[in-house]
Amino acid sequence: MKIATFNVNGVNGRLDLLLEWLADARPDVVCLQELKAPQEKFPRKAIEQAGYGAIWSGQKSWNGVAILSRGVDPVQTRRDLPGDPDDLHARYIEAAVEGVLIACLYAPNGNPAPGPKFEYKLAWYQRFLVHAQALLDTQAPVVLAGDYNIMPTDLDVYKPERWRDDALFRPEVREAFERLVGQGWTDALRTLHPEERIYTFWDYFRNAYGRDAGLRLDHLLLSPSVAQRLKRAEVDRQVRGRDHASDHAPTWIEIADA
DNA sequence: ATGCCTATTATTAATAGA
Repeated sequence: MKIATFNVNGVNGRLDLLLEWLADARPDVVCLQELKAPQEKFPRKAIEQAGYGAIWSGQKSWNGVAILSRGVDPVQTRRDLPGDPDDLHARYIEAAVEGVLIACLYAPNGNPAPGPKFEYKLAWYQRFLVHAQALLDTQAPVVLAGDYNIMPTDLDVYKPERWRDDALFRPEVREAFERLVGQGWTDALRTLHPEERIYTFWDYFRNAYGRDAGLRLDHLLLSPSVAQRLKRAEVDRQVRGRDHASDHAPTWIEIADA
């Protein structure tokens, strides 16, 4: 079973690229972030014609998340991160697919830090930690996949000194990630590639992709029973090199059958 | 320290991203 996460940076603006990648990579499950489309503008028909069932949470202008699954419809279990009824950002959706619970997340960016946006990011992660623990407590097979907007360690940043005070790399957010892993989740890419520089994002400025000036922001965290089944974890970085690409690359794992 | 680029939304500029 191949499970991917992809911050598509506009699901309609980059629909052709998404469809090409789906045909090419043939993932069984895909978590999409930054749809940048309201609920009614999600390209449901094109996704269906590509062979995928889908659920999504859209929002005008920003955010937006979706879960696609090949040949079947995802069975939605949640479409909000619990803990704050006033948080209206479309940043979380959750579904059961083929016996695995899939959580698709798009964590807040948090810049500029310090400030209200950074406070929102920290509060969002507090809620996410509570919910992640609840998911672990069910002992179900769970994958937390998405754009975490956190580089967990220096190895995940092309030039760590430049990013120390950034909302994606400050100690507070790296500690949130550490606490998450400390609950018992497995960071799939880092576990299979402990020493390697792996990036999932290259910004549009300064020819970042050409210089390989990247960041590792997109993560798949696995509950213990899924971690035991982990076979591969990779980044489709060539997708970032395409014309009109998203600034993120698809990131995926393959797990053995249960 | 800032712009660099790209997208969306609303009307050629503002905002957000990371």
